[in-house]
Amino acid sequence: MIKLLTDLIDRDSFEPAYVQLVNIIRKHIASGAFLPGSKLPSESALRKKYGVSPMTVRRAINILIEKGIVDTIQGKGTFVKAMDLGNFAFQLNELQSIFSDREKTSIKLLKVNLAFADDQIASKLGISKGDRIINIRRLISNNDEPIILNVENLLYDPLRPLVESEMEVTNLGGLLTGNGKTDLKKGEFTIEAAMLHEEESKVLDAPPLAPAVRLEHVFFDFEDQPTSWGWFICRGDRMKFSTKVGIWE
Amino acid sequence: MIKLLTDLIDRDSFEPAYVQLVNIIRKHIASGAFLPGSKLPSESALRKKYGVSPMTVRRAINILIEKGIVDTIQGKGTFVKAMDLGNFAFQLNELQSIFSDREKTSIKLLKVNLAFADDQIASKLGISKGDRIINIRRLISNNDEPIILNVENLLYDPLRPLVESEMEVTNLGGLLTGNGKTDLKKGEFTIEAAMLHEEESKVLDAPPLAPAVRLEHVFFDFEDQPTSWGWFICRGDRMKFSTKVGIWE
DNA sequence: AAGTGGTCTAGACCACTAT
DNA sequence: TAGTGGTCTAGACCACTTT
Repeated sequence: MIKLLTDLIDRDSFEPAYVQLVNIIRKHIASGAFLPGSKLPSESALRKKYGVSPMTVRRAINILIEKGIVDTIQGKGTFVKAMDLGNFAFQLNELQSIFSDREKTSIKLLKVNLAFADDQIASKLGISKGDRIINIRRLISNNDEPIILNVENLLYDPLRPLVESEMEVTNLGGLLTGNGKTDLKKGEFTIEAAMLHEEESKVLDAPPLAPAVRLEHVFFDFEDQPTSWGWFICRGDRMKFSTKVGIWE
Repeated sequence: MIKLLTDLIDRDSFEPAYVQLVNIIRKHIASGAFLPGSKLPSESALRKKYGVSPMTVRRAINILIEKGIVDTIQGKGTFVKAMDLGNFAFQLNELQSIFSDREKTSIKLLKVNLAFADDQIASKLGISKGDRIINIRRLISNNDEPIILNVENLLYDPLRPLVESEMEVTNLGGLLTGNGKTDLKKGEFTIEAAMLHEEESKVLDAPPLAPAVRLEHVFFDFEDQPTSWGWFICRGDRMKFSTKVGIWE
């Protein structure tokens, strides 16, 4: 059974025509009117049907492609895709949602140390063993319950001493984007399952060897020099990531 | 110091003009010519500079916005963004890269059971306790090393019996997209840290209580009826996710 | 040859921000 | 008023697939 695309573009709407067109097509796919594998009406058909220009149709279809909902084959047509892994991603933004109330999230500075780089730190930061670094430990709590331990090793630059405001970040975003500094160009994150060490479990008030999530990070400045290496370790029962694939609505 | 955007659009290139423009601007931002917070040349300036139409400039800038590299404020201009969490996502595609050689990945069917739904399964699949379901266990190995255990509970539909081909999926993608079936509309995934149970550790040939990654999934058909609930459990030392943020290249 | 996706133009019009 | 982002048009031209 093939349903027709009956909705029309509302020219007076605050929504641009291309957005309306995306939603109309999405809705029809979601309803099962166009099953995976089937062909959408051609662009010129859509153009006539909705009274819009080629560029507007094209833009709508480009958005559907980016969303992983359809695929196009030049000369053949536009086809509905089956649900797939393409758009299958865990947003780290979801992490913040574990904090029931963002106002009740606090970040406590446990320790700030001027130290010397060991082999591992030197390798991660691209410096020599024995070079000076700053080691920071922070504890992130929610409702006075400790949740995440953060360890960070910063390049020590005598010309640009750490100001207090950079250490006392009060929100997670700030921590993860590199302490609110805007001179960072890029970063790399790795997430893996781990167990809490003895020491970590004490700080986090959890049983030792409990499942944990470890999120490692390296930040680079605009000279592509690594300036910060560290990790967040979190009780596994407090951190889950969820994601949806396919057509939700 | 403000560098000029010196590159030109190559009209004979196989790359569309808008892609070239995206890369030119990206390159300049990456080089530090435009630092976070600074304003890009206006769209009309870019139009004149590169001899392209307004739509082409617009399209390039839209792409930079989607990539999280710039932000626009109507009436003011286009500004370089600081690295942020926006585009911070772990692609599950990365999962497949743990398999050094995709050809050496095998999926073995351990068990297929016709069973009755318990409370939990009934609730997940939106059916009643005692309704019939199919329980499947699969073992995913790489180079003969067991890596992932998969448990899946399928709605039993006497009108659509499971065909063998649906059970014997030979690639990870097939498993994760719902056994190659194209009548699935959407799915939901949750990932969390866990520990291997006694039974799981035996199957996976790993010490019990070892760190593990648990990936739970539910799939829905076009009637929004859940048809499959299950999970993948994997040795933590075999599964890591990596992602990059900011401007790499 | 006819139909499909895909890029691009040159201008129009609007909304917002600065001055 | 002048400059900015933002949408949209009506057609041109190209590449590819089907008949």
